[in-house]
Amino acid sequence: MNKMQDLENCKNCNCKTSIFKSLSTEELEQINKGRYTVNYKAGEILFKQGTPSPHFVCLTKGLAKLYIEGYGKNLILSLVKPVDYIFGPGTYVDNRHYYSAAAVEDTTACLVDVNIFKQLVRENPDFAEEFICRVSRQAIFNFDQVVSLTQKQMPGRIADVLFYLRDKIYEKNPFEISISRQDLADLSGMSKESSIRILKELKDEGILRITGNTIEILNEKQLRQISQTG
Amino acid sequence: MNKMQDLENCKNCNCKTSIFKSLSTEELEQINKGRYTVNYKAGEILFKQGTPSPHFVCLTKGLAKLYIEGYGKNLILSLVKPVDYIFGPGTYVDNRHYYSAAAVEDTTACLVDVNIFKQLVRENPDFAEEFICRVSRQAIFNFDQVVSLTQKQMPGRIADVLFYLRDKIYEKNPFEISISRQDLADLSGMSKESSIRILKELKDEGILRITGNTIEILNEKQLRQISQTG
DNA sequence: TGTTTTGATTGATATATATCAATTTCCTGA
DNA sequence: TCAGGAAATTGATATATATCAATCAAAACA
Repeated sequence: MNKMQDLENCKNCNCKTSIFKSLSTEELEQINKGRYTVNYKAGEILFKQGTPSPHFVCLTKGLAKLYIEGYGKNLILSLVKPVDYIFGPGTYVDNRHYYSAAAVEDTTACLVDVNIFKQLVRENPDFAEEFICRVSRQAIFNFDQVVSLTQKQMPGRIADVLFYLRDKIYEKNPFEISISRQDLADLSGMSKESSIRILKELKDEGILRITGNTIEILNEKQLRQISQTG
Repeated sequence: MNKMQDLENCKNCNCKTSIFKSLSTEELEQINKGRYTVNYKAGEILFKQGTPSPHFVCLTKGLAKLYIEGYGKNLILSLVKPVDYIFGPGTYVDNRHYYSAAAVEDTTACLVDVNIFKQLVRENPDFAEEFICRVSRQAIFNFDQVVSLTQKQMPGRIADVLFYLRDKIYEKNPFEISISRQDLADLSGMSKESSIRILKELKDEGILRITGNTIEILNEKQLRQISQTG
Protein backbone atom coordinates (compact mmCIF):
# COMPACT_ATOMS: atom_id res chain seq x y z
CA MET A 1 0.00 0.00 0.00
CA ASN A 2 1.11 3.47 -0.82
CA LYS A 3 1.79 5.47 2.27
CA MET A 4 0.81 8.74 0.67
CA GLN A 5 -2.59 7.31 -0.06
CA ASP A 6 -3.07 6.09 3.46
CA LEU A 7 -2.31 9.49 4.84
CA GLU A 8 -5.12 10.98 2.81
CA ASN A 9 -8.44 11.65 4.40
CA CYS A 10 -11.90 12.14 2.97
CA LYS A 11 -12.06 15.47 4.73
CA ASN A 12 -9.63 17.12 2.36
CA CYS A 13 -10.21 14.90 -0.65
CA ASN A 14 -11.46 16.25 -3.94
CA CYS A 15 -14.37 13.85 -3.70
CA LYS A 16 -15.99 16.43 -1.52
CA THR A 17 -16.74 18.52 -4.57
CA SER A 18 -19.08 15.83 -5.79
CA ILE A 19 -22.15 14.54 -3.99
CA PHE A 20 -20.17 14.50 -0.77
CA LYS A 21 -20.46 18.24 -0.39
CA SER A 22 -23.64 17.79 1.62
CA LEU A 23 -21.90 15.71 4.25
CA SER A 24 -20.74 17.06 7.60
CA THR A 25 -17.23 16.57 8.90
CA GLU A 26 -18.39 13.74 11.13
CA GLU A 27 -20.14 12.03 8.26
CA LEU A 28 -17.04 12.30 6.10
CA GLU A 29 -15.12 10.82 8.98
CA GLN A 30 -17.47 7.84 8.95
CA ILE A 31 -16.80 7.28 5.27
CA ASN A 32 -13.10 7.74 5.83
CA LYS A 33 -13.01 5.02 8.45
CA GLY A 34 -14.60 2.45 6.17
CA ARG A 35 -12.40 3.34 3.25
CA TYR A 36 -9.38 1.73 1.67
CA THR A 37 -7.28 2.66 -1.31
CA VAL A 38 -6.34 0.34 -4.15
CA ASN A 39 -4.09 0.78 -7.17
CA TYR A 40 -4.79 -0.87 -10.49
CA LYS A 41 -2.53 -1.17 -13.51
CA ALA A 42 -3.92 -0.37 -16.94
CA GLY A 43 -5.99 -3.32 -18.12
CA GLU A 44 -6.72 -4.69 -14.67
CA ILE A 45 -10.27 -5.41 -13.70
CA LEU A 46 -11.86 -3.54 -10.80
CA PHE A 47 -14.89 -5.79 -10.63
CA LYS A 48 -16.77 -8.22 -12.82
CA GLN A 49 -20.37 -8.21 -13.87
CA GLY A 50 -22.30 -10.73 -11.78
CA THR A 51 -20.09 -10.58 -8.69
CA PRO A 52 -21.28 -9.19 -5.35
CA SER A 53 -21.00 -5.47 -4.89
CA PRO A 54 -19.94 -4.80 -1.28
CA HIS A 55 -18.60 -1.26 -1.75
CA PHE A 56 -18.90 1.74 -3.89
CA VAL A 57 -15.84 2.95 -5.74
CA CYS A 58 -14.46 6.45 -5.96
CA LEU A 59 -11.85 7.06 -8.64
CA THR A 60 -9.06 9.36 -7.50
CA LYS A 61 -6.54 8.80 -10.30
CA GLY A 62 -6.50 7.37 -13.82
CA LEU A 63 -9.33 6.28 -16.08
CA ALA A 64 -11.68 3.30 -16.04
CA LYS A 65 -14.30 1.90 -18.36
CA LEU A 66 -17.66 0.51 -17.31
CA TYR A 67 -18.87 -2.12 -19.72
CA ILE A 68 -21.56 -4.70 -20.10
CA GLU A 69 -20.41 -8.09 -21.25
CA GLY A 70 -23.03 -9.04 -23.76
CA TYR A 71 -23.30 -11.75 -26.38
CA GLY A 72 -19.74 -11.97 -27.65
CA LYS A 73 -19.21 -8.22 -27.66
CA ASN A 74 -18.84 -5.65 -24.92
CA LEU A 75 -20.77 -2.43 -24.69
CA ILE A 76 -18.96 0.38 -22.90
CA LEU A 77 -21.49 2.38 -20.90
CA SER A 78 -19.16 5.16 -19.88
CA LEU A 79 -15.66 6.13 -18.91
CA VAL A 80 -14.98 7.24 -15.37
CA LYS A 81 -12.24 9.65 -14.36
CA PRO A 82 -11.31 11.48 -11.13
CA VAL A 83 -13.12 12.54 -9.18
CA ASP A 84 -16.10 10.43 -9.91
CA TYR A 85 -17.63 7.44 -8.29
CA ILE A 86 -19.06 4.19 -9.50
CA PHE A 87 -22.31 3.12 -7.97
CA GLY A 88 -24.17 0.39 -9.75
CA PRO A 89 -27.93 -0.18 -9.69
CA GLY A 90 -27.49 -3.62 -8.12
CA THR A 91 -26.60 -2.12 -4.74
CA TYR A 92 -30.20 -1.44 -3.88
CA VAL A 93 -31.60 -4.50 -5.63
CA ASP A 94 -29.65 -7.72 -5.25
CA ASN A 95 -26.17 -6.56 -4.37
CA ARG A 96 -24.69 -7.67 -7.69
CA HIS A 97 -22.75 -5.78 -10.31
CA TYR A 98 -24.64 -5.34 -13.55
CA TYR A 99 -21.56 -4.26 -15.46
CA SER A 100 -17.83 -4.80 -15.25
CA ALA A 101 -15.19 -2.15 -14.63
CA ALA A 102 -11.60 -2.16 -15.85
CA ALA A 103 -8.74 0.31 -15.60
CA VAL A 104 -7.89 1.92 -18.93
CA GLU A 105 -4.94 3.81 -17.48
CA ASP A 106 -3.10 3.15 -14.21
CA THR A 107 -5.80 3.91 -11.73
CA THR A 108 -6.29 4.55 -8.03
CA ALA A 109 -9.61 4.08 -6.33
CA CYS A 110 -11.10 4.38 -2.88
CA LEU A 111 -13.44 1.60 -1.87
CA VAL A 112 -16.06 2.38 0.75
CA ASP A 113 -18.35 -0.07 2.49
CA VAL A 114 -21.73 0.24 0.85
CA ASN A 115 -23.58 -0.01 4.16
CA ILE A 116 -22.00 3.19 5.40
CA PHE A 117 -23.16 4.85 2.22
CA LYS A 118 -26.68 3.51 2.57
CA GLN A 119 -26.81 4.61 6.17
CA LEU A 120 -25.89 8.16 5.18
CA VAL A 121 -28.62 8.15 2.53
CA ARG A 122 -31.10 7.31 5.26
CA GLU A 123 -29.82 9.85 7.74
CA ASN A 124 -29.04 12.85 5.58
CA PRO A 125 -31.84 14.00 3.24
CA ASP A 126 -29.54 16.42 1.41
CA PHE A 127 -27.19 13.60 0.66
CA ALA A 128 -30.05 11.36 -0.43
CA GLU A 129 -31.37 14.05 -2.72
CA GLU A 130 -27.95 14.71 -4.15
CA PHE A 131 -27.57 11.01 -4.76
CA ILE A 132 -30.91 10.76 -6.53
CA CYS A 133 -29.90 13.75 -8.68
CA ARG A 134 -26.80 11.91 -9.60
CA VAL A 135 -28.59 8.73 -10.54
CA SER A 136 -31.06 10.79 -12.56
CA ARG A 137 -28.33 12.49 -14.56
CA GLN A 138 -26.89 9.10 -15.25
CA ALA A 139 -30.26 7.93 -16.55
CA ILE A 140 -30.53 10.93 -18.85
CA PHE A 141 -27.07 10.23 -20.20
CA ASN A 142 -28.13 6.64 -20.86
CA PHE A 143 -31.17 7.83 -22.79
CA ASP A 144 -29.03 9.92 -25.10
CA GLN A 145 -26.73 6.99 -25.54
CA VAL A 146 -29.41 4.48 -26.37
CA VAL A 147 -30.93 6.83 -28.95
CA SER A 148 -27.54 7.37 -30.52
CA LEU A 149 -26.82 3.65 -30.60
CA THR A 150 -30.16 2.53 -31.93
CA GLN A 151 -31.13 5.31 -34.31
CA LYS A 152 -27.94 6.71 -35.78
CA GLN A 153 -25.67 5.18 -38.35
CA MET A 154 -22.01 4.67 -37.75
CA PRO A 155 -20.70 8.17 -38.61
CA GLY A 156 -23.23 9.76 -36.26
CA ARG A 157 -22.36 7.36 -33.47
CA ILE A 158 -18.64 7.97 -33.87
CA ALA A 159 -19.28 11.72 -33.88
CA ASP A 160 -21.15 11.42 -30.58
CA VAL A 161 -18.33 9.40 -29.04
CA LEU A 162 -15.75 11.94 -30.20
CA PHE A 163 -17.68 14.79 -28.60
CA TYR A 164 -18.03 12.73 -25.45
CA LEU A 165 -14.30 12.08 -25.30
CA ARG A 166 -13.37 15.68 -25.99
CA ASP A 167 -15.93 17.38 -23.74
CA LYS A 168 -16.44 14.96 -20.89
CA ILE A 169 -13.31 12.86 -20.60
CA TYR A 170 -10.13 14.47 -21.90
CA GLU A 171 -11.50 18.02 -21.87
CA LYS A 172 -9.14 19.35 -24.49
CA ASN A 173 -8.66 19.49 -28.23
CA PRO A 174 -6.55 17.88 -29.60
CA PHE A 175 -6.80 15.00 -27.15
CA GLU A 176 -4.74 11.85 -26.85
CA ILE A 177 -6.94 8.85 -26.29
CA SER A 178 -5.81 6.20 -23.84
CA ILE A 179 -8.50 3.80 -25.06
CA SER A 180 -8.02 1.35 -27.92
CA ARG A 181 -9.86 1.26 -31.23
CA GLN A 182 -11.72 -1.75 -29.89
CA ASP A 183 -12.89 0.38 -26.96
CA LEU A 184 -13.94 3.07 -29.41
CA ALA A 185 -15.96 0.43 -31.21
CA ASP A 186 -17.46 -0.84 -27.96
CA LEU A 187 -18.48 2.72 -27.10
CA SER A 188 -20.24 3.19 -30.42
CA GLY A 189 -21.70 -0.28 -30.85
CA MET A 190 -19.86 -1.42 -33.96
CA SER A 191 -16.94 -3.62 -35.00
CA LYS A 192 -13.44 -2.25 -34.54
CA GLU A 193 -12.83 -2.38 -38.28
CA SER A 194 -15.84 -0.16 -38.84
CA SER A 195 -14.76 2.34 -36.19
CA ILE A 196 -11.35 2.58 -37.86
CA ARG A 197 -12.91 3.08 -41.27
CA ILE A 198 -15.23 5.84 -40.13
CA LEU A 199 -12.37 7.57 -38.37
CA LYS A 200 -10.37 7.42 -41.57
CA GLU A 201 -13.24 8.81 -43.59
CA LEU A 202 -13.62 11.74 -41.19
CA LYS A 203 -9.89 12.29 -41.44
CA ASP A 204 -9.95 12.21 -45.25
CA GLU A 205 -12.78 14.74 -45.26
CA GLY A 206 -10.65 17.09 -43.17
CA ILE A 207 -13.03 16.97 -40.21
CA LEU A 208 -10.47 15.31 -37.96
CA ARG A 209 -6.71 15.31 -37.68
CA ILE A 210 -5.49 11.92 -36.44
CA THR A 211 -1.91 11.07 -35.56
CA GLY A 212 -1.64 7.76 -33.78
CA ASN A 213 -3.75 8.14 -30.68
CA THR A 214 -4.06 11.90 -30.91
CA ILE A 215 -7.30 13.19 -32.33
CA GLU A 216 -8.19 16.78 -33.11
CA ILE A 217 -11.63 17.92 -34.10
CA LEU A 218 -10.93 20.42 -36.88
CA ASN A 219 -14.42 21.09 -38.17
CA GLU A 220 -16.74 21.11 -35.21
CA LYS A 221 -19.74 22.35 -37.16
CA GLN A 222 -19.55 19.60 -39.75
CA LEU A 223 -19.04 16.91 -37.09
CA ARG A 224 -22.06 18.25 -35.23
CA GLN A 225 -23.95 18.03 -38.49
CA ILE A 226 -22.95 14.38 -38.88
CA SER A 227 -24.10 13.68 -35.35
CA GLN A 228 -27.49 15.24 -36.10
CA THR A 229 -28.00 13.63 -39.49
CA GLY A 230 -27.51 10.18 -38.01
CA MET B 1 -64.61 14.34 -14.09
CA ASN B 2 -65.75 10.92 -13.07
CA LYS B 3 -67.36 10.97 -9.67
CA MET B 4 -66.26 7.46 -8.86
CA GLN B 5 -62.69 8.54 -9.36
CA ASP B 6 -63.07 11.52 -7.13
CA LEU B 7 -64.43 9.38 -4.35
CA GLU B 8 -61.29 7.30 -4.37
CA ASN B 9 -58.62 7.89 -1.86
CA CYS B 10 -54.95 6.98 -1.77
CA LYS B 11 -55.53 5.25 1.52
CA ASN B 12 -57.39 2.36 -0.07
CA CYS B 13 -55.86 2.53 -3.53
CA ASN B 14 -53.89 -0.31 -5.02
CA CYS B 15 -50.96 2.06 -5.40
CA LYS B 16 -50.19 1.27 -1.81
CA THR B 17 -48.85 -2.11 -2.82
CA SER B 18 -46.05 -0.38 -4.70
CA ILE B 19 -43.47 1.95 -3.19
CA PHE B 20 -46.21 3.62 -1.21
CA LYS B 21 -46.34 0.77 1.25
CA SER B 22 -43.76 2.55 3.42
CA LEU B 23 -45.97 5.60 3.85
CA SER B 24 -48.07 6.28 6.92
CA THR B 25 -51.76 7.13 6.75
CA GLU B 26 -50.98 10.80 7.22
CA GLU B 27 -48.42 10.75 4.46
CA LEU B 28 -50.84 9.05 2.10
CA GLU B 29 -53.32 11.73 3.03
CA GLN B 30 -50.81 14.37 1.96
CA ILE B 31 -50.45 12.70 -1.42
CA ASN B 32 -54.18 12.32 -1.70
CA LYS B 33 -54.73 16.03 -1.19
CA GLY B 34 -52.39 17.03 -4.00
CA ARG B 35 -53.79 14.44 -6.37
CA TYR B 36 -56.16 14.65 -9.30
CA THR B 37 -57.45 12.04 -11.68
CA VAL B 38 -57.41 12.29 -15.47
CA ASN B 39 -58.83 10.06 -18.19
CA TYR B 40 -57.14 9.62 -21.55
CA LYS B 41 -58.50 7.99 -24.68
CA ALA B 42 -56.31 5.52 -26.56
CA GLY B 43 -53.78 7.47 -28.58
CA GLU B 44 -53.87 10.59 -26.45
CA ILE B 45 -50.64 11.99 -25.15
CA LEU B 46 -50.04 12.21 -21.40
CA PHE B 47 -46.99 14.42 -21.74
CA LYS B 48 -44.42 15.34 -24.34
CA GLN B 49 -40.67 15.04 -24.19
CA GLY B 50 -39.15 18.45 -23.45
CA THR B 51 -42.09 19.88 -21.52
CA PRO B 52 -41.95 20.70 -17.80
CA SER B 53 -42.65 17.88 -15.42
CA PRO B 54 -44.67 19.26 -12.50
CA HIS B 55 -46.12 15.97 -11.24
CA PHE B 56 -45.55 12.32 -11.17
CA VAL B 57 -48.08 10.04 -12.74
CA CYS B 58 -49.66 6.92 -11.33
CA LEU B 59 -51.50 4.70 -13.77
CA THR B 60 -54.69 3.21 -12.33
CA LYS B 61 -56.32 1.90 -15.52
CA GLY B 62 -55.31 1.12 -19.10
CA LEU B 63 -51.91 0.97 -20.74
CA ALA B 64 -49.40 3.63 -21.74
CA LYS B 65 -46.15 3.69 -23.67
CA LEU B 66 -43.08 5.69 -22.72
CA TYR B 67 -41.06 6.62 -25.78
CA ILE B 68 -38.15 8.75 -26.80
CA GLU B 69 -38.68 10.80 -29.92
CA GLY B 70 -35.41 10.39 -31.73
CA TYR B 71 -34.26 11.15 -35.22
CA GLY B 72 -37.31 10.35 -37.28
CA LYS B 73 -38.13 7.21 -35.33
CA ASN B 74 -39.42 6.61 -31.84
CA LEU B 75 -37.90 4.25 -29.33
CA ILE B 76 -40.34 2.78 -26.83
CA LEU B 77 -38.60 2.46 -23.47
CA SER B 78 -41.36 0.57 -21.74
CA LEU B 79 -45.05 0.02 -21.35
CA VAL B 80 -46.74 1.03 -18.13
CA LYS B 81 -49.84 -0.61 -16.71
CA PRO B 82 -51.74 -0.38 -13.43
CA VAL B 83 -50.64 0.00 -10.81
CA ASP B 84 -47.39 1.56 -11.76
CA TYR B 85 -46.11 5.07 -11.75
CA ILE B 86 -44.13 7.18 -14.16
CA PHE B 87 -41.33 9.18 -12.68
CA GLY B 88 -38.82 10.59 -15.13
CA PRO B 89 -35.20 11.41 -14.41
CA GLY B 90 -35.76 15.07 -15.21
CA THR B 91 -37.61 15.66 -11.95
CA TYR B 92 -34.44 15.87 -9.94
CA VAL B 93 -32.38 17.52 -12.66
CA ASP B 94 -34.08 20.25 -14.69
CA ASN B 95 -37.74 19.48 -14.28
CA ARG B 96 -38.20 18.40 -17.90
CA HIS B 97 -39.53 15.23 -19.41
CA TYR B 98 -36.90 13.21 -21.21
CA TYR B 99 -39.43 11.00 -22.90
CA SER B 100 -43.04 11.26 -24.05
CA ALA B 101 -45.94 9.20 -22.77
CA ALA B 102 -49.08 8.23 -24.68
CA ALA B 103 -52.09 6.09 -23.86
CA VAL B 104 -52.17 2.84 -25.81
CA GLU B 105 -55.55 1.87 -24.39
CA ASP B 106 -58.12 4.09 -22.68
CA THR B 107 -56.25 5.09 -19.58
CA THR B 108 -56.81 6.67 -16.19
CA ALA B 109 -54.01 8.26 -14.22
CA CYS B 110 -53.52 10.08 -10.95
CA LEU B 111 -51.29 13.13 -11.09
CA VAL B 112 -49.53 14.14 -7.91
CA ASP B 113 -47.59 17.32 -7.30
CA VAL B 114 -43.95 16.43 -7.53
CA ASN B 115 -43.03 18.63 -4.58
CA ILE B 116 -45.13 16.56 -2.23
CA PHE B 117 -43.32 13.52 -3.49
CA LYS B 118 -39.92 15.11 -3.04
CA GLN B 119 -40.82 16.22 0.44
CA LEU B 120 -41.75 12.68 1.41
CA VAL B 121 -38.44 11.42 0.05
CA ARG B 122 -36.71 13.85 2.39
CA GLU B 123 -38.80 13.04 5.42
CA ASN B 124 -39.23 9.29 5.20
CA PRO B 125 -36.00 7.27 4.75
CA ASP B 126 -37.93 4.06 4.06
CA PHE B 127 -39.78 5.78 1.26
CA ALA B 128 -36.55 7.24 -0.09
CA GLU B 129 -34.90 3.84 -0.04
CA GLU B 130 -37.87 2.23 -1.70
CA PHE B 131 -37.77 4.90 -4.35
CA ILE B 132 -34.07 4.38 -5.00
CA CYS B 133 -34.72 0.63 -5.26
CA ARG B 134 -37.30 1.38 -7.85
CA VAL B 135 -35.07 3.63 -9.89
CA SER B 136 -32.34 1.00 -9.67
CA ARG B 137 -34.57 -1.74 -11.01
CA GLN B 138 -35.49 0.56 -13.84
CA ALA B 139 -31.81 1.07 -14.62
CA ILE B 140 -31.19 -2.67 -14.67
CA PHE B 141 -34.10 -3.12 -17.04
CA ASN B 142 -32.62 -0.46 -19.30
CA PHE B 143 -29.28 -2.26 -19.33
CA ASP B 144 -30.89 -5.46 -20.52
CA GLN B 145 -32.74 -3.49 -23.12
CA VAL B 146 -29.72 -1.67 -24.49
CA VAL B 147 -27.79 -4.94 -24.77
CA SER B 148 -30.67 -6.55 -26.59
CA LEU B 149 -31.04 -3.59 -28.94
CA THR B 150 -27.36 -3.14 -29.73
CA GLN B 151 -26.05 -6.68 -29.76
CA LYS B 152 -28.84 -8.93 -30.98
CA GLN B 153 -30.20 -9.33 -34.46
CA MET B 154 -33.84 -8.87 -35.26
CA PRO B 155 -35.17 -12.33 -34.30
CA GLY B 156 -33.49 -12.11 -30.90
CA ARG B 157 -34.86 -8.64 -30.30
CA ILE B 158 -38.38 -9.68 -31.26
CA ALA B 159 -38.09 -12.71 -28.99
CA ASP B 160 -37.15 -10.44 -26.08
CA VAL B 161 -40.09 -8.15 -26.77
CA LEU B 162 -42.48 -11.11 -26.93
CA PHE B 163 -41.29 -12.39 -23.56
CA TYR B 164 -41.62 -8.90 -22.16
CA LEU B 165 -45.19 -8.59 -23.40
CA ARG B 166 -46.22 -12.01 -22.16
CA ASP B 167 -44.49 -11.95 -18.77
CA LYS B 168 -44.54 -8.31 -17.75
CA ILE B 169 -47.46 -6.67 -19.54
CA TYR B 170 -50.29 -8.99 -20.50
CA GLU B 171 -49.29 -11.79 -18.14
CA LYS B 172 -50.99 -14.54 -20.06
CA ASN B 173 -50.48 -16.79 -23.07
CA PRO B 174 -51.97 -16.40 -25.60
CA PHE B 175 -52.16 -12.63 -25.21
CA GLU B 176 -53.93 -10.05 -27.32
CA ILE B 177 -51.70 -7.07 -27.97
CA SER B 178 -53.21 -3.61 -27.84
CA ILE B 179 -50.10 -2.12 -29.42
CA SER B 180 -49.59 -1.75 -33.16
CA ARG B 181 -46.94 -3.39 -35.32
CA GLN B 182 -45.26 0.00 -35.46
CA ASP B 183 -45.10 -0.01 -31.65
CA LEU B 184 -43.67 -3.52 -31.78
CA ALA B 185 -41.02 -2.20 -34.13
CA ASP B 186 -40.34 0.81 -31.89
CA LEU B 187 -39.89 -1.55 -28.96
CA SER B 188 -37.36 -3.66 -30.81
CA GLY B 189 -35.55 -0.92 -32.71
CA MET B 190 -36.38 -1.89 -36.26
CA SER B 191 -38.72 -0.91 -39.13
CA LYS B 192 -42.31 -2.05 -38.93
CA GLU B 193 -41.87 -4.11 -42.09
CA SER B 194 -39.03 -6.00 -40.47
CA SER B 195 -40.99 -6.66 -37.30
CA ILE B 196 -43.84 -8.08 -39.37
CA ARG B 197 -41.48 -10.28 -41.35
CA ILE B 198 -39.79 -11.73 -38.26
CA LEU B 199 -43.16 -12.38 -36.69
CA LYS B 200 -44.23 -14.22 -39.81
CA GLU B 201 -41.04 -16.28 -39.83
CA LEU B 202 -41.59 -17.30 -36.21
CA LYS B 203 -45.15 -18.21 -37.10
CA ASP B 204 -44.08 -20.29 -40.12
CA GLU B 205 -41.57 -22.16 -37.94
CA GLY B 206 -44.39 -23.06 -35.56
CA ILE B 207 -42.87 -21.10 -32.67
CA LEU B 208 -45.80 -18.68 -32.53
CA ARG B 209 -49.47 -18.80 -33.32
CA ILE B 210 -50.67 -15.44 -34.59
CA THR B 211 -54.27 -14.53 -35.33
CA GLY B 212 -54.73 -10.84 -35.85
CA ASN B 213 -53.57 -9.24 -32.67
CA THR B 214 -53.52 -12.43 -30.63
CA ILE B 215 -50.13 -14.02 -30.15
CA GLU B 216 -49.38 -17.33 -28.51
CA ILE B 217 -45.91 -18.55 -27.73
CA LEU B 218 -46.06 -22.22 -28.67
CA ASN B 219 -42.42 -23.21 -28.38
CA GLU B 220 -40.99 -21.38 -25.43
CA LYS B 221 -37.69 -23.26 -25.45
CA GLN B 222 -36.96 -22.47 -29.06
CA LEU B 223 -37.90 -18.81 -28.65
CA ARG B 224 -35.61 -18.61 -25.63
CA GLN B 225 -32.92 -20.11 -27.80
CA ILE B 226 -33.44 -17.41 -30.42
CA SER B 227 -33.23 -14.74 -27.76
CA GLN B 228 -29.91 -16.16 -26.55
CA THR B 229 -28.38 -16.71 -29.98
CA GLY B 230 -28.88 -13.09 -30.89
C1' DT C 1 -74.21 -0.15 -47.58
C1' DG C 2 -70.63 1.61 -49.99
C1' DT C 3 -66.67 4.61 -49.36
C1' DT C 4 -62.64 6.25 -47.30
C1' DT C 5 -58.94 5.83 -44.52
C1' DT C 6 -55.75 3.52 -41.78
C1' DG C 7 -52.91 -0.20 -40.62
C1' DA C 8 -50.93 -4.72 -42.07
C1' DT C 9 -48.59 -7.41 -45.36
C1' DT C 10 -45.64 -8.75 -49.11
C1' DG C 11 -42.00 -8.40 -52.60
C1' DA C 12 -38.03 -6.24 -54.91
C1' DT C 13 -34.11 -3.66 -54.24
C1' DA C 14 -30.52 -0.76 -52.16
C1' DT C 15 -27.35 -0.10 -48.51
C1' DA C 16 -25.17 -0.18 -44.09
C1' DT C 17 -22.44 -3.03 -41.52
C1' DA C 18 -20.07 -7.30 -40.05
C1' DT C 19 -16.89 -10.71 -41.07
C1' DC C 20 -12.83 -12.77 -42.78
C1' DA C 21 -8.21 -12.59 -44.25
C1' DA C 22 -3.97 -10.30 -45.14
C1' DT C 23 -0.63 -6.79 -44.01
C1' DT C 24 1.46 -3.32 -41.53
C1' DT C 25 2.70 -0.77 -37.50
C1' DC C 26 3.76 -0.37 -32.92
C1' DC C 27 5.24 -1.78 -28.52
C1' DT C 28 7.47 -4.79 -25.19
C1' DG C 29 10.82 -7.64 -23.26
C1' DA C 30 15.02 -10.31 -23.64
C1' DT D 1 18.94 -4.24 -31.04
C1' DC D 2 16.15 -7.56 -32.38
C1' DA D 3 12.22 -10.84 -32.09
C1' DG D 4 7.68 -11.72 -31.00
C1' DG D 5 3.17 -10.45 -30.18
C1' DA D 6 -0.48 -7.33 -29.99
C1' DA D 7 -2.98 -3.71 -32.01
C1' DA D 8 -4.16 -1.10 -36.11
C1' DT D 9 -5.20 -0.92 -40.83
C1' DT D 10 -6.89 -2.18 -45.32
C1' DG D 11 -9.45 -4.76 -48.83
C1' DA D 12 -12.82 -8.19 -50.46
C1' DT D 13 -16.97 -10.29 -49.53
C1' DA D 14 -21.24 -11.79 -47.25
C1' DT D 15 -25.33 -10.55 -44.88
C1' DA D 16 -28.65 -8.18 -42.08
C1' DT D 17 -31.70 -4.63 -42.40
C1' DA D 18 -34.00 -0.48 -44.29
C1' DT D 19 -36.44 1.49 -47.84
C1' DC D 20 -39.68 1.89 -51.46
C1' DA D 21 -43.74 0.60 -53.71
C1' DA D 22 -47.71 -2.08 -54.25
C1' DT D 23 -51.51 -4.69 -52.48
C1' DC D 24 -54.58 -6.24 -49.02
C1' DA D 25 -57.52 -6.27 -44.87
C1' DA D 26 -59.98 -4.00 -41.56
C1' DA D 27 -61.99 -0.46 -39.25
C1' DA D 28 -64.26 4.17 -39.29
C1' DC D 29 -67.51 6.87 -41.44
C1' DA D 30 -71.22 9.08 -43.84
